[in-house]
Amino acid sequence: MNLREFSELLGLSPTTVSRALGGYPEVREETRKRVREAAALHGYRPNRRAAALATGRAMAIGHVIPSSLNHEMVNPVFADFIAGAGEIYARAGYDMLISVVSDGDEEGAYRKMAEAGSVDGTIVHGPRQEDKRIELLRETGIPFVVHGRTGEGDAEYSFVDVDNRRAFKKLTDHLLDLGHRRIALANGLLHLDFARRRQEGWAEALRKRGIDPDPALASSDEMTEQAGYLAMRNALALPNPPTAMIACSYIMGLGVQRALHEAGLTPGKEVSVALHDDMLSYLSNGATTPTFTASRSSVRAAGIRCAEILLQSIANPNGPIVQEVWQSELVLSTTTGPVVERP
Amino acid sequence: MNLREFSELLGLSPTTVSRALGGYPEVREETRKRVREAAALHGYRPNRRAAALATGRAMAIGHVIPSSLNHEMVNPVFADFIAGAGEIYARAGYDMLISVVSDGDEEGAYRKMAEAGSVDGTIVHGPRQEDKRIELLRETGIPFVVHGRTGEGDAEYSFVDVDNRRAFKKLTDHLLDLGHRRIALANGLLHLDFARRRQEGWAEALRKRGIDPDPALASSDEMTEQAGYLAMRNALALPNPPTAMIACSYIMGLGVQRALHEAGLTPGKEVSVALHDDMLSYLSNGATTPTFTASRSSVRAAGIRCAEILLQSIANPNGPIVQEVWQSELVLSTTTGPVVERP
DNA sequence: GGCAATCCTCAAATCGGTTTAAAATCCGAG
DNA sequence: CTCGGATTTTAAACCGATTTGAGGATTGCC
Repeated sequence: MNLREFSELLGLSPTTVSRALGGYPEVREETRKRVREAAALHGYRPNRRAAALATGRAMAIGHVIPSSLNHEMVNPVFADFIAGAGEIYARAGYDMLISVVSDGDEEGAYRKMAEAGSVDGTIVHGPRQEDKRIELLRETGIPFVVHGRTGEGDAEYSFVDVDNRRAFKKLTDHLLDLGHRRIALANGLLHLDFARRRQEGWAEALRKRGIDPDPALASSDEMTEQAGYLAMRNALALPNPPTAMIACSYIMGLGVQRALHEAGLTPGKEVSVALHDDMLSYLSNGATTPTFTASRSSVRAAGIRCAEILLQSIANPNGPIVQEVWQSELVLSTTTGPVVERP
Repeated sequence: MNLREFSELLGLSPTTVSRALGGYPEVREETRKRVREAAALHGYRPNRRAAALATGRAMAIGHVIPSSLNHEMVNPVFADFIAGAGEIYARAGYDMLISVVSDGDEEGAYRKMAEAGSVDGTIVHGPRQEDKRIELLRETGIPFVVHGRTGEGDAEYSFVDVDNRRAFKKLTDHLLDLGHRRIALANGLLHLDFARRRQEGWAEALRKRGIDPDPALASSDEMTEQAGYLAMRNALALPNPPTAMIACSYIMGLGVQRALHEAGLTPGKEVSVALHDDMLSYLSNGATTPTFTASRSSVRAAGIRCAEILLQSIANPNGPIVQEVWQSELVLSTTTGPVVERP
């Protein structure tokens, strides 16, 4: 059923019906009510495509999520980020358009979205150092918000990020305070900006105590359970193994834990384990007492906030740039403890 | 840049340009080449909204993913399912439209998509017993594929499902063969069809060996780590605790494992642990040797297959219904072992 | 009752493509 | 040189909404 048919059914003109449903004031309340009820009854709903064409607004937000080709893997944080953002979109009547592209084709996907006008704005996920996407999006003029950030302070775009450097400095400091001197890091891939920041936080904390960060203790890989496992196993095989390990995510931490169990070691005893926790909904870090010592920050909340900022800047394109750096909370558990000398 | 401007730039009519880009044969190859090159050069791309309106095809597939309001959680299998499906969509030039709705509003979201014509087809996730969405979608006439299924055999819609009953029967049989008699089950929420099937598989295996399934041993909750933890902890607190636990997902299994460690028990020794593994990309169940004894089936592969079937039935609405029930593979690990009498 | 001021409704233009039907061009044959 | 048929190109209608500017109906006031 299209607008004309529906309006004929009601004995009204298309204009009046459109206005009644659109909430414009040029229509009597009584008429509006009649139209609304008839629409619900007959299941009439304005065609989204036609409305988009007429108004110039697609009423959709684009997300490009990269799928690592080698590992056929999608970062699990997307699920929670999208859950948060999607809630805000839905409330504002926006759809969410998702493009899954293989790692590296992201630029093309953003360009496509922008040129074809299929979205009103986008979120940039997983910014790299010197990320071309940001320049590209700025050229197209399409509003966007970055989850994370890139480069140093001089950014001229809206973003929401965790203070990754500080978070990892805190984790490292905590371990240093417990007497650890050889502290390993199981990091994500270093071309991602947040991974670099985390590594810097780790290195900075060590240097402040006069310890030279040992490159052999800093590994970098996709953030999977298996990668965490391998990082810990390799670390244990070193001539001079670490007494503590910091993992970049809860998932990696699980792998670290597995490697320790396999070696007959207990987290928090022979080797301490700390991690950064994105607070994924299905992986609560213990309800009452936390399972892992962790710095934590909800990626779901970040999704909500990014969506809010984006919708705001779509509504008001000349509004201010919003840049938020969130501090993460440090929670302590039994997986970190005083250093124990091994025989 | 719109079509008219672009075609004027080339000194051609809009029709010719549209045909050249659309690959229609009424255009000389030389002209087509010229148009293609100019489009790439000037970044012209047909407006998606206008094209959708003109052709009547939205070139988008809708997914409605429920977010549990209580737990603010999105099932992590969506990420992998969507990664698989998205790949197929992208290859065929389709977008993926996602609606995150709170549990229970799903029907409305599907209706909205169908009535507003914003998608050409949808995937139904997490079918319930007696699922209204299926009848609704059939009424709208929009093609759809169900991930999972509902009711018994007489279904008249396309679906891809794992043989959940058989999978859980196999897991239970494996534990029975090892001598276990009190086998607990940490299930998902029972209004979900797959959870009921799993429970039936478990019960059936027990009855075949003359054991009456103990309701106290079958728990049911959201499929989170915490739920797995609680299920195991509660089970251990029973007057007559189980010697084995079957978890409904890898994530739940992690919680089970945590409860056991906390109680000073080792999976596969005092208590055996088996689970169903969706083979999420970031949670490989051990690369070389599996971490958990598990029945496994890739949810990513299911996403790919569902997408293929859906696109097929969009291209050919009168094509056959496709119903696939996949068998899962049983992999053995050290988390299951012979029953040990506890003092 | 007449007139102005509101309030509501309408016809028509518009968004940017696709596609049908008609016109223009090209080619070789007669 | 002309004609017929094949090949390209074009003008115009259409998809289904929104929205402008104009006209029609109501109401209030004198």
